[in-house]
Amino acid sequence: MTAKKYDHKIIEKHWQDVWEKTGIYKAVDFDKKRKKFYQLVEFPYPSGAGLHVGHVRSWASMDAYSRKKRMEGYNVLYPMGWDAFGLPAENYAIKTGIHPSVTVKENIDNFRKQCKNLGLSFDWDREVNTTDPAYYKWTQWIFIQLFKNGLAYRSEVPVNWCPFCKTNLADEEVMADGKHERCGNQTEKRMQKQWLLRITKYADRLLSDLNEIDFSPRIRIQQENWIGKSTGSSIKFQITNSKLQIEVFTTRPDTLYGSTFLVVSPRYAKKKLLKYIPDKYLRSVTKYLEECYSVSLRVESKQSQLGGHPEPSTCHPEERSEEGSHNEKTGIDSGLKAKNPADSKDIPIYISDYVLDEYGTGAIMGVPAHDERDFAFAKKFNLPIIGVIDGGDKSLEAYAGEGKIINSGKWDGLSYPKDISSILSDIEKSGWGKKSTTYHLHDWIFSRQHYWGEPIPMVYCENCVKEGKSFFTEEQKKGGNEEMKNKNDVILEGVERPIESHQFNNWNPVGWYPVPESDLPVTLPFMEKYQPSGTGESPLANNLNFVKTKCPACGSPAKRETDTMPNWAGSNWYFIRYLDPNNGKILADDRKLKYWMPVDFYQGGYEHTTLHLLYSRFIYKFLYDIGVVPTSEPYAKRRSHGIVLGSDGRKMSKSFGNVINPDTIVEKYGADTLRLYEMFMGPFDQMVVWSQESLEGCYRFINRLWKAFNEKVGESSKVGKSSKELSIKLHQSIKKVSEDLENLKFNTAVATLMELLNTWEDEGVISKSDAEKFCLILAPFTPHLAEEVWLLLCDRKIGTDKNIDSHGSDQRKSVNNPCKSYSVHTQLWPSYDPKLTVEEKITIPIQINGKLRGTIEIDRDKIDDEKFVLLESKYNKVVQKWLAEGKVIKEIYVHGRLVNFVVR
RNA sequence: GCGGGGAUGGCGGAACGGUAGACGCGCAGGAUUUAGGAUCCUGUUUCCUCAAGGAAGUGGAGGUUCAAAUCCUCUUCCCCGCACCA
Repeated sequence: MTAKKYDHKIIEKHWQDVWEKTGIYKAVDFDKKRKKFYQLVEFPYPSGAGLHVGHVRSWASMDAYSRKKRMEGYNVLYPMGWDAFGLPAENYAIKTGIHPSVTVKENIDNFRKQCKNLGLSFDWDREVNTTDPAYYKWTQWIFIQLFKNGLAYRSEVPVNWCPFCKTNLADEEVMADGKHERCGNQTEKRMQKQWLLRITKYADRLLSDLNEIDFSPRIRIQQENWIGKSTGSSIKFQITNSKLQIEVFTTRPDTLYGSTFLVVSPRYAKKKLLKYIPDKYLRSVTKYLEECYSVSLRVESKQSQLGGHPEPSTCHPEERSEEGSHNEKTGIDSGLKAKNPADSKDIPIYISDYVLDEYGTGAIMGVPAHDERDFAFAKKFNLPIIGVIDGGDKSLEAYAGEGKIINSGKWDGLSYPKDISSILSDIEKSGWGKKSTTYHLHDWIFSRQHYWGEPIPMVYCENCVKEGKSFFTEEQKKGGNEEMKNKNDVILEGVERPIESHQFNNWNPVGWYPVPESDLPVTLPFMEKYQPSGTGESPLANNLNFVKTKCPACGSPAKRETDTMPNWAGSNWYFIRYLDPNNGKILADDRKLKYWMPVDFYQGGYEHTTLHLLYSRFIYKFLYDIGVVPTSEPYAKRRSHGIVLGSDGRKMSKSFGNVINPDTIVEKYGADTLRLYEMFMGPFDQMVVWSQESLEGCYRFINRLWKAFNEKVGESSKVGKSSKELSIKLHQSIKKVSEDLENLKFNTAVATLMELLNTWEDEGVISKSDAEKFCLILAPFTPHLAEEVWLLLCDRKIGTDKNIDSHGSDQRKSVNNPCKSYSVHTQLWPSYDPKLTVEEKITIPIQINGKLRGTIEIDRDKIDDEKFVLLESKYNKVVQKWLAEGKVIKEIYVHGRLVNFVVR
C-alpha cells in the first residue's frame, strides 16, 4: 500500500475545526487535579500588515512548550489578545482615511484567523482587546488608583513639537537629526503640563525583587542598569555671602577635599542662580545659557525622553556626534563662590552642560584630580587640581583608582575604597551632608496628545481652582496619601530613599478630580476627524461634547482631561485580565488571581526588556500594595527570543522587499512546516536569518514522516517489533526531546526528531507501540500531522487510503469523537526506559597521547571492567603500531567513554 | 568609555573537559523520469593518497590537563544594551 501524499491543506483545516469544536485547549479555573501552568507570550499590536514570522517563532515555540506541559498533566493557560491602541493605528487611519476602530477590528480578525490557521493552542475564550471599553475601563480604573495614592501627578515636561504640522510628536516620529519624519521640518521642544507616574518610588523594590525572580542574566542586568542605582553622599555647599546652598551628589565623598570648583547644569543655573549672579558676570552667563537653549535637537537620551526631563541638556549637539567630543567641555564662570564644607575654602561655581540636569541634583562638585570629566574641565578653565588619593600622575590624567587618602585633613591615612563607610558617617556627623542614593530611572510621562488611546479619566474644575479645592486633604498634599506612604515605609524600611529631587516639586493637584469609578469607562468618542488639534492639545480637545462635563466635587461645569494614555497602558496589566476577561465588576476575580498568578513563564522579545517589563512590574507591584493582586511580582520567569531577519540578513521591511508573509508559507507548505522550521532555524534566544531552502528541508521531513507512518509501522495483528537499534534511538530521542523542550532548545529537539526518522528509514519497520511514542513526541512540533497520524495508529484499519480519501466528506466532518483516544494532544507525555537509552555495543575511542587512533566495540555489560577494556584496546592494529613507538607510562579509561594511552 | 554576548566547513548551526562538524541547507555523482520538477541512493572540513593511513583544523598568542571549541591569562574583530549617570 502506498500512502497518498500528505495533503496539509485538508488535514490541517480539518483538525483545526475539530480542536475548536472539542475545546481541548481551554484552561480550567480552579482545577484541583492538575497543577496550573500560566504560559504567557507577548500579545501583538495587530498591524495592517498581518502576522510577522517573528510572532510565529515565539508563539509556535511556546505552543510546543505548552503542549508538552499539557501532556505532562499541567492545567495550562496559554492565552492571546490584542494591544490595539497606539500611534501606528492612528497614523494608518490618517493615511487611509478609514477610522482606526474599523481597521483595528479588521486587523484583529485577520490576526485571529492567522493564529487559527497556524493551529496555535490558545484558549480563545479568554481573548482580550485593549481598545474594548470593557477592557480599558480597568486601565482607567488603575490610573485613578494611582492618582488617589499620589503616584500620578502633573508636571511640566518637554514634548516634541513640529511647528509646521502644529502637532506634538512621539519620539519615534522625530528623526535622529531632530526633523519630523513625515514633513522633514525641524522640530522643537516645548514645555507642556503632562501626567506622570511616580515609578521612581518603586525603584528600590523593582531592583531588589529581581533577586526573587528567574530572569535570564541579560534581561536582569539590563533592568538593573536601567534603574541605575548608585549610592554616595549629597553634600551641601554654602554660597558665599548668601543663604543659598547648592547640594551636590557624589559617589566619591572621599574626594571632598579635592573639590576645587562646583558645576551646575544650565537649567539649574537658570532656575536657581540667575538672580544672584554678579552684574559683571551676568552678560556672559546669559549668553552661555542662550547658547544652550537655542539648539533644541533630539539629543537627549532615550530615558530622558521617556522619563521626562524638562529641557535639553546639551548646548552643542553638533559636537556630540563626533567621537571623543565629550572631552571638549564648554562652560562659564558664574562669578559666585561656594564654601567647601570640609576645608572652608571658597571655590568658584561654574555652569556647564556636561552636568546633566536630570541626574542627581543637577549640580556636582568638581574633583579634577580624580574624575576624567572634571579633569578636562579644569584643564580648559585653568582650575587647580588637588590630588587627594595617592596614585597616578595627576598632571596628565585623572586618577580614579584606589589608594591612600592624602591632603584631606582628618581623613589623611584612610584609604579608598576601604574606609568609604567611615567617611560617609563622618560627613553626616560633621553636618556636611548625608548618605544618599540616586537612580537613573525617572518618572514616567503618561500623557499623549493623540486620539487613539485610553482617555485619562480626570476632570479639571476651574471653580475648584478658584476656591483652592483639591481632591486631597491638606495633610495628604503635604505627604502624599498617608496610607500609601506608610505602606512604602514598611517595605522600604532600612532602604535609603531617593534624594529629594527638584523635578518632583511641581505636583499641584488643585482642581483635578478623578472621574467617579461608577462612571467608568470614559469612552473614547467616535470622531470623524482625529487629526492633531493644532494647539498641541489632544484631538479630543476639539470635541466639546466630550470635554464638557460636571465637576465630581462641586458640580460646576468642568473640563475633561483630553490627553490619552501611552500604548504601554493597556499592556501593563493584560495578563491579569486573561484570568477573568468578562468581569464587569472588578479587574479580575480574587480567587482566579490566587489560582493562576504569578505567570509561570513569560516569553517575548528583547525589545521589551526595559520598558514594558519594568512598567508592568511597577503597575503590578502597585496593585499588590493596594490589595488587588496576590503576589508582589507578576512573572516568575522570563526568557526572550531573537528576531527573525530577512534572507538578506536585514530586518524584514517592506522597503527592502524581504518580508515573509506567514500566510503564503502556510498555503504552500502548511502550518506544521512553518512551525517546525521556525523552531529549527537556530537557537531560540539568538537572531536568525530566514532561509527558504531550509524551510523546504522541513517540508521534506514532514512528507517523509507521513510516508513512514503509513508504510513502515508493524501491523498490530502481527505484533511487529522494532529493531533493537530503532528502539534505543526512540528512547534516546524521548529523553533528548523532553530535555530540550524544557530548556527551550527547540532547534536541537527538531534535529533529534529528524535523526529518529533517519534511523527508522534505515532500520525498516517500527512497532505500533513505538510508532505511537514517536507520534507523541512529535505532537508539540507538528500538531496537525501528529493528530492525523494518531488517528491512523489508533486503528490501522481506518488508516487506509479509503479513509484518507474521505477527507472533507460527511463521514469525516462529524469527527467529534473520531477515535477513542482522541486527541493526541490530551495523551500523556511518554516516558523513556533508561535501560533502552544505552546501546548494547558501545564504541569506545582509543587515543594515544590524546590523539584518536582507533575505536573498539565493547558489550554494554563489560564497560565496568576497566582491565578488560584496556586489554581489548591494545588489540587494535593501528593502536598497536602507535604503542610500539615508545613506552606506555599511563593508561586512562574514562568509564564508558574513552581510552587514552600516554606513550613516551 | 562601561556592561553583556559572540567568533566552529560553502551556509544556518551541533558538541556533560573525552571520536569536532549532529541535524538541515547547498554542492557533486548516480538511480528513476520523454523532459523538467519531485523522489531515492552515495559522497561532502582542508591537504597528501586508488586505498589503507597520515597531517592540519573551532578568530590570534600563551597556559592548565593524560585530554581543551569548552577552563585560565592576554589579544583582535563582530553584535547588542547603556553612555558626560558625578
